[in-house]
Amino acid sequence: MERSVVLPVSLDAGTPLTQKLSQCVPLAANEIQLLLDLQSGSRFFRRGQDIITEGQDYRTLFILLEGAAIRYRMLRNGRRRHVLNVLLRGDFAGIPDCFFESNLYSIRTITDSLIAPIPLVRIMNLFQTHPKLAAKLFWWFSREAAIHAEHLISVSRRSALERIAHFLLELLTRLQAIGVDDERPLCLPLTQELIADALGLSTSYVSRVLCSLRGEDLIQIKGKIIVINDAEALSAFVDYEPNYLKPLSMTDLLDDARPQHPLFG
Amino acid sequence: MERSVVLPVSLDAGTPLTQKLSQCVPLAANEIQLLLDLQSGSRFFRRGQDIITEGQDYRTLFILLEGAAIRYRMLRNGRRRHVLNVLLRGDFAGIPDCFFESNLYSIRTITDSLIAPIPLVRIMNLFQTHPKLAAKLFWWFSREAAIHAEHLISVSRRSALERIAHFLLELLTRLQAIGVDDERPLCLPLTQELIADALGLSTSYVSRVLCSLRGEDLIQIKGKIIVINDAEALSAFVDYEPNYLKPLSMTDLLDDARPQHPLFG
DNA sequence: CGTCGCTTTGATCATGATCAAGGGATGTGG
DNA sequence: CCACATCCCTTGATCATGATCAAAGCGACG
Repeated sequence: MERSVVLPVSLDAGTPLTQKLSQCVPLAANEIQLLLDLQSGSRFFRRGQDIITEGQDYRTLFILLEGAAIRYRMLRNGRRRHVLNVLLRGDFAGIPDCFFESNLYSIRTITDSLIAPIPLVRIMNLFQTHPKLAAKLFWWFSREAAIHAEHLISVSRRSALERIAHFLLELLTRLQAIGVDDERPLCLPLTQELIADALGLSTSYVSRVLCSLRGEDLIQIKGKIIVINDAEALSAFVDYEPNYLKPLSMTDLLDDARPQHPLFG
Repeated sequence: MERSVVLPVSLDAGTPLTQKLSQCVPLAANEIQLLLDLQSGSRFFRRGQDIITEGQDYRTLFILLEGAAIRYRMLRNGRRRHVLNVLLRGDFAGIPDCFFESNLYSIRTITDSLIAPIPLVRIMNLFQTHPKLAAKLFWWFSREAAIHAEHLISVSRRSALERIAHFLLELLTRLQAIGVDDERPLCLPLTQELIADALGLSTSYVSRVLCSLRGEDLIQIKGKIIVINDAEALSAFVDYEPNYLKPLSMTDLLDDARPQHPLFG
């Protein structure tokens, strides 16, 4: 039986990539066209396929047009993998993975997915041809670094229960941000093994914690669906703050009326 | 008593910032001048001072010209802080920290340091005025994301002993990369508390593990100094691979002769 | 109906946390 | 030059979070 997060959200969704960026970064019309040009050549992948396997050497990054995927690393000594990231519709993958001699991580679909490759060269060329757009991508990838940092804090200093709640709440926030419409319901097949591998836990312990969360009436597990009963309550319970998912818009960042640092002249 | 990592390395060091980037990214002469211009207005900080406190709202990033510092987050409920990062001479700080309504992390010197602020606006303006340089910075910050990812894997899936060894080996690699000269010896005052806070461990357990590493003759702790006796042996012992610290150069990245992904036409 | 993939549950174990006390080095003021 | 304080490391005893191993349950699907 699979566990899924399903949300009662309904938004009108544009093209995934452009929609994602335009959440915080106002895109000009020609920029949107540009991104549409870049993402040509998309391909369908069945659930459970590896798009990239660590150790391969391709200078390509990917945009997830539809579906969901994970970025992960296998560990030696028969240890479990670690799942770095859950990729949702509209997410990029491949930076900084493909900046190394061979890819550091693998990427695997967890639902049937539609994926578009972009040769890295094209992205790098944007710096010459469309600096504004490049700046927006820079901004975007910096946000990813913030998410990683937050996960690091979670794994190193929070209890299993807190980690799991944070994980679910982060997914909730992100799913709400991309929205659903009737044609594209958001159904994430989250196995407990996946959650365990993302949070550095064992699968049986994830099961126990989920059961106890259910016992506290904070979540429900109905068949294939995990429902967060009261996100506010759960957030308060585990001290969740989603600020790290909400960077400032580019315009705010470029506002040089912001106070300068007092320790410097 | 403080523990330090001291290395028998001797390189000729240029300006920290330019030296750092030029390790992998060939810099043009005018680019070097540009970076020198940006980093004007440096200031001296005594050891143990906070440069940035989380919650503040400044659009400023910093370059560590001399010394060492940490990036950290305090946690609620009387829990320990988490140290995200050790910053060495030549490192940047502030991205993506200052991309949010208020700073997500604090930065504190751990030695006397020389620090130069750069208003974020100036960096973002580079995208318009000096796209090549902007691309190099993009590359640089992507490397940081890779380092975070690797730490995430460490904390979630490796034993305390492995984590500590990885931590020391990573510092060794990074210190070797920036080198020392006689005027600027590399002496990191690493308290065991700091190591604990970077790795999600307790201080007493760090002490125990360091003692056991010493017992195995893998490291020595002589007064203020931690010496790694045989980095090769230690690396093999804990399965350390520093690839994630060595991204490809920009020229390699832009080499479009690389094979394209086989799953796409 | 049987298999497969995933979850649940139990029993036991171990890694590492916590708490507490002591020690060694360094610095500081009298 | 000594007394004291501070900061950090060490060590011991106990505890707990979460791992491991094993077995059973339960849908879903062919």
